[in-house]
Amino acid sequence: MEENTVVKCTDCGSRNLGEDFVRGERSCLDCGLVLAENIIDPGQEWTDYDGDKSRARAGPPTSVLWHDKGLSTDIHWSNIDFAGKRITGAKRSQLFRMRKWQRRARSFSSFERNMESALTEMSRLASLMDLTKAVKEEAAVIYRKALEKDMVRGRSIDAMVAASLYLANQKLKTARSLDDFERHSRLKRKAITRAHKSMKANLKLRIAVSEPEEYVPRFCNLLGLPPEIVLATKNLLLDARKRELTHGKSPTGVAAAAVYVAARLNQRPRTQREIADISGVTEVTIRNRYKEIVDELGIDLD
DNA sequence: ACACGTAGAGAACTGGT
DNA sequence: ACCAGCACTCTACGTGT
Repeated sequence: MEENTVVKCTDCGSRNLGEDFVRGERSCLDCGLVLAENIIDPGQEWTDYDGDKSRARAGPPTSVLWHDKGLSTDIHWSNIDFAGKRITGAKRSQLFRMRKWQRRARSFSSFERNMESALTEMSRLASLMDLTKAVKEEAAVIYRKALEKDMVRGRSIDAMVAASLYLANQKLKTARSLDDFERHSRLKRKAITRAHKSMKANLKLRIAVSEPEEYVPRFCNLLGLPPEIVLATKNLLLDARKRELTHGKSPTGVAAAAVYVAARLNQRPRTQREIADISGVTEVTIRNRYKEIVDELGIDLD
C-alpha cells in the first residue's frame, strides 16, 4: 500500500513506532522523532454507528403521516383473545415473545431516530465550527453512550450534541471554548454547561488527563532539539512532579517551560518566543512556570 | 532582540445556599 | 439550580539588559 513506510526510527533505530491519525503523524515512541507528517488515516470512510459492521442504518420515518404505522401498534398485556377467552399454553408464550420483540423494536427505532437527528445537528455544528472528522466521530460515540444511558430524555438533543462535541474536543486536545459553541449553536450557554456537566458525571469518559511528558518529544522535535534534551526535560519533569509543580497547571505550559530550562542547561537555548510559538502557550506562562521550576529545584541557569 | 513583570479579563471548577 | 470566589492562562502593556 505505502511503499515508503518507515519501519525503523532513523534516529535511534527503534522499531517502536506510533501513528496518530488525529495529528497525522508517525513518530518514534522512544525518542519522539516525527518520521512522517500528513499521513493518511486508512480507516473506514464511514462510521459504524451500530457497531455491527453493517452500513445499514435505520432511516427516519418516511412521513409524519406514517408515524404510527407498524411499530407503535401495541400488543395488549392481558392474555385474552378478541372473543374474551383466556389464551394459554403455546399461544400464550408466543405472545410473551412477541411483546418482548415489539418492545425491543420500538425502542430500537426511537433510539435510531434520535441518533439520526442528533447526527444531523452534529454535522451542522461541526462544519460551522470547522471541526475535524475525528472530533465528529468521537462526539458521536459519546452521544451514543449518553443516549444508551437514557440521559437525553427531557433534555434538548441540541444541547447534548453540543456537549458531546465539546467533550470530544477536550478528549482530542483540540479544545474549543464555550464561547465558540454559544456563537454557532443557537443554545444558551447554560444549556450547554448543564448538558456537559451531566454527561461528565454520568458517563465514565476517559478524557485522558494529559501529562506534560506527552508533549516533550513533539516540542523538542519542532524546535530541532536532540533526544538528549527530551531525556533531560523528562527528568526535570520528574523532579517537578515530586514538588507538585505540575498539579493544576496546564500540561502544555509545564512542558514548554521544562523544555526551555533543559535547552538552556544543555547549551542549546531556545527563546521563550520560539517555544511559545510551537507549543501554543504564551511567553508569560512559560515564564511563570519556568520560574517555579528553577526556584523550587534550585537550578542556576547562568 | 530578548527577558521579565504586571494588570485586567475570561474560562472552568468548587462550594455554599 | 444559581451565584461567588478561585486558580490559572491569555492579551497587552511597559521596563530592563
